Amino acid sequence: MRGTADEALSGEFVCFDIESTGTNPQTDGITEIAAVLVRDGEICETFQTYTNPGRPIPAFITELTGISDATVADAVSQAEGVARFREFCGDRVVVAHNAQFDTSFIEKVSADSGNPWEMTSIDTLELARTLMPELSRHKLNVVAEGLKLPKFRHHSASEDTRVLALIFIEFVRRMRALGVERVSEINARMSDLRRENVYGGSGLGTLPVRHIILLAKNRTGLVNLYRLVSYGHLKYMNRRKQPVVPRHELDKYREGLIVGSACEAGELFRAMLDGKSYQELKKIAKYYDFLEIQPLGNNEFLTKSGYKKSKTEVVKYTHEDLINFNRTIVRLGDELHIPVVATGDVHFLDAEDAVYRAVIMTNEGFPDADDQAPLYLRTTDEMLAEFDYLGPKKAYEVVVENTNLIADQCEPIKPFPDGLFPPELPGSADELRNLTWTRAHAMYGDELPEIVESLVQRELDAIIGHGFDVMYMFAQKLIARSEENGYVVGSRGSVGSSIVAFFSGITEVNALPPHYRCPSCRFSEFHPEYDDCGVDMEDKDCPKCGTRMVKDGYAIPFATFLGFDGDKDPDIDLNFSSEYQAMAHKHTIELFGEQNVFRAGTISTVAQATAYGYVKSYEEKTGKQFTKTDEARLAAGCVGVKRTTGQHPGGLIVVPKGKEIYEFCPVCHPADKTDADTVITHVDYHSIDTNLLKFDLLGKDDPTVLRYLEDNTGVPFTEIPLDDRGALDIFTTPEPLGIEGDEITGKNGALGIPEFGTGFVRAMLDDTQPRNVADLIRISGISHGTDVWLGNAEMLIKEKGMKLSECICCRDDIMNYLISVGMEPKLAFTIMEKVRKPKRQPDGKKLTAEWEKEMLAHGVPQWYLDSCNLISYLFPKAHATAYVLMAIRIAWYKVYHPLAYYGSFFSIKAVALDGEAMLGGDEAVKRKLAEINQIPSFKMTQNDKELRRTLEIVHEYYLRGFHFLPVDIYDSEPAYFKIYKEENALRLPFRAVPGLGDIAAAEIAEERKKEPFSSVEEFMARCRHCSLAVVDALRMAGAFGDIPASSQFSLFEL
DNA sequence: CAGTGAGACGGGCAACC
DNA sequence: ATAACGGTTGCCCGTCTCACTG
Repeated sequence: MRGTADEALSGEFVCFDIESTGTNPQTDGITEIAAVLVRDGEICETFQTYTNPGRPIPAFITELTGISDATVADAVSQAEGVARFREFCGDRVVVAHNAQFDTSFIEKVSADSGNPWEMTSIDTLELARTLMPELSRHKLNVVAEGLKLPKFRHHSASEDTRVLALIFIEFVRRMRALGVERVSEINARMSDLRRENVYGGSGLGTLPVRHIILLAKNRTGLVNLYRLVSYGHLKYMNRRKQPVVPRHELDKYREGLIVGSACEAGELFRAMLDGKSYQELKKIAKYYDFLEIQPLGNNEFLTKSGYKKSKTEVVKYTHEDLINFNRTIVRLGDELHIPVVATGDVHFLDAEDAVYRAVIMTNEGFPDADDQAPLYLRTTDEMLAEFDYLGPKKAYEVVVENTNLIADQCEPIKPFPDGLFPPELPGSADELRNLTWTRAHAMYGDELPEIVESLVQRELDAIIGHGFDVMYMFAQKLIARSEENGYVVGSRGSVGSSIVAFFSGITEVNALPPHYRCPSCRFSEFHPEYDDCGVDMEDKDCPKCGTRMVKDGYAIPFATFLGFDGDKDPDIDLNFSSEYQAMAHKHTIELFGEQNVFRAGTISTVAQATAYGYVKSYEEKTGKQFTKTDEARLAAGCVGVKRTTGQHPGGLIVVPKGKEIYEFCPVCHPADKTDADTVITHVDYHSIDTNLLKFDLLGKDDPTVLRYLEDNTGVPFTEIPLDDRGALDIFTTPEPLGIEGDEITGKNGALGIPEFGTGFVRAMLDDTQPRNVADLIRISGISHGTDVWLGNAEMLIKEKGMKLSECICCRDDIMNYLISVGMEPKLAFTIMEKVRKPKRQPDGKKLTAEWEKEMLAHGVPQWYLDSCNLISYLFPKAHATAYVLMAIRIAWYKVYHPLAYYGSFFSIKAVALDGEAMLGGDEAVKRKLAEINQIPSFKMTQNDKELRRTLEIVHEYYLRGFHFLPVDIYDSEPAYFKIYKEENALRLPFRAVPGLGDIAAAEIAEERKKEPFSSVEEFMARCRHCSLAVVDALRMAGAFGDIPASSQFSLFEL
């Protein structure tokens, strides 16, 4: 509804409709007004008049409404017609379909004739959209049909009005069933209902909310506070997206909390503003443990913009009033023996910080943000001065004595508990042992080689001894489930350093030293002297049974994962297919319970560039001009301010059975999904990462790509030989692809190979010319590090002629090397850990003077020390290895199954597609690339870069003799490219059409399954999410084939 | 075609492993 | 052209389009 009048739904209403010469109230006129009076669910009186609009009626309007110039020639003027209509209406609330249209005409005519009329109206169109969500359209006749009302002649004002009245009567019945009794309640309830329709939940509506101060005086209070904050977000979010705590919940969980009466937005202060009696104030004040009074400046706005007492009444108070409010609170405190405390409602530290708040709030759309209340932290003296009107004794009491009184009630507590609380999976230790030994024997024989036996034993002892068996078994179950569903899981992080992880199926990286093993008789032969990876060894047949042996082993130390004493806090990160990630999260909830699993939350803040943008737009909006220095200062003041809360990319926090999340932190929903079932921790998870176990179940394209490649080639990736010459060669030459490198494709064939395809890494490939898997692992290590290559390893190789294998490539290299020169293993481990993390010594170095001395004493050369000191971040070898395995496989498909490879890339990796350029052939692609490359790099957007990457690969695709088929309504997939092997072509998906997104694409796919499209017209009618522009683009691309523009049948039916 | 609310789309940005 | 870790998820916001009235 709109307007200020109110009425019970059981009362009288006027339903009306106008006909006009057009849709513009400024230039068009009214030709007919019809209305009926509704009382007690019955139509009782009717009204109708033609009016002369004073301008010709367009022919198509006459066609539509049946009203011609002749009809209105002798009719009354618009002003007269409206006046009569007003007489019919009286003070009643009016009802119309798309009410704003009709009221805008009536109000315009009223205003023009000097009798302004502010109508209060109810819109049945809006009601229909909310009450009948099952209808996709809500025109008057469609709604009438939906309600099974008799047929009528649409666009006749009288008939429309009568039908409108019947619709309204039904809607009143429905609204009253939903608890709406008055017109003024409609909007709130309907808005709640819309949320329920969308989300299936409901909040608190528009109940009045008041501020309150809750202090935790002990752990019980803290847990209750976390619980109340969580309930506010999860159960009681109101329509304004405010988390609200109902009083009954506060009563229930008040133990351990100290409750303060808060600021002018608190219950007590508002009661004074609303003019409640002293007796009532007393009743309210009794609820609180302390009453608050605040500096007058905090409430100064009450004297300027005033207090909105009701919809129509704004009260402006005086300075004296503000003093009296505080005096009243002091008197209440005295009489009720409740301490009165002077508080500051502090929003920023220093008075001059107000400007930062002004900048930020201006950017959030507050027009009066420049007028900041002085909500800074005052000194005791300043506070005493603020309250001197209470007299020195009282001022001292409220400022000093009572604040301490409250503070003294609080025990020292920490925001988060101490200690780790890991979850349990019953029987996980035994299960892990069995699984590991069984798989070890299955691969290495009944009698295990000593090296395997002892390593497994040592690892199991460390893992189970520290209770990490739960992590292992959890990961194992999740991965097994994903694989059952056809998606491999990529190992990530250092978990591949664990041979137990290998045997239990968590990683495919085999950390053992290089070795051969016979897949048929399980004979094995270890070559620890060969410190590179086993895959690079010569092929060899089994000396026992003659079978070609498997080459394996990447020689990765377990300590990288768990430390030497199994005391490092390990972390299992897994790369699930992005298509499967949500399922993995669901499975986690199944394993540990809904009340125990939460998505880790993130706090998103204002970063440098955005802060600068804020300052610029603040200058623009306020007309102020700052110097460069001041701009920088203001921007710096905005950096780090919280913007929103969100979901961690994949981290799940698990609370053990028997514990509640509220013992650790509050929880909430992501900011944009207030009613969704995603529940996130309300604190950045780093605050509790030492308390609760977190599993990172991340999304990654590689598993999706492998699935696509397997599905489309029939070759399981597990059968790809990792030492395939062709696949390995594309890291140094484009030759295996059957093309010569040009300016765009470059000197190697690694374009589009995951983790190897950027300019930086490809240049590294050209510089180092890797020949085997070991080299690729080294490059993967270097390329994922920070400050490991340029000015470091690169310089050592180019200027000192060193070999890649001599440089520091992975963090494991450091530990292995330092142990090999005779240093103590634990120290070697410590130094590795220090070098691999970004944190530096105060002098900017990574190594302490002591460590350097020790290293030099063991004959470590100076260049090695320098290299360590330069490194900012270093990758683990296990992670580098896992990524190289993926890269080689994808490279293999790129060489031997190119069409499938390109299909996978364009389908899954390419975010930005340019269907037009792609269809236009190589020349169009090169033109577009040249166009993008014209853009100076500082101006190049993320999207430009994405598109460039895709087009470079499209160019390579053309060089290899392939082309694209245009989008086709029946044949295109929503997002994936379809392979046409005989034609050397890929079919563009709907996604390649700009403006055609996921929802529209899914709709087309759904509709075409039902029955063919007889015409483009029919297509548009059935696929409502396709805009005109999209249909046009589809037509231009030839996507409709020989489907006619419009069908004869539908023409007749019209 | 005026005006308005809602939803889809796509780009930009931040957090994170 | 420089220097460069690569790649992922998710939230916000501006823009576009549609629905609906005659």
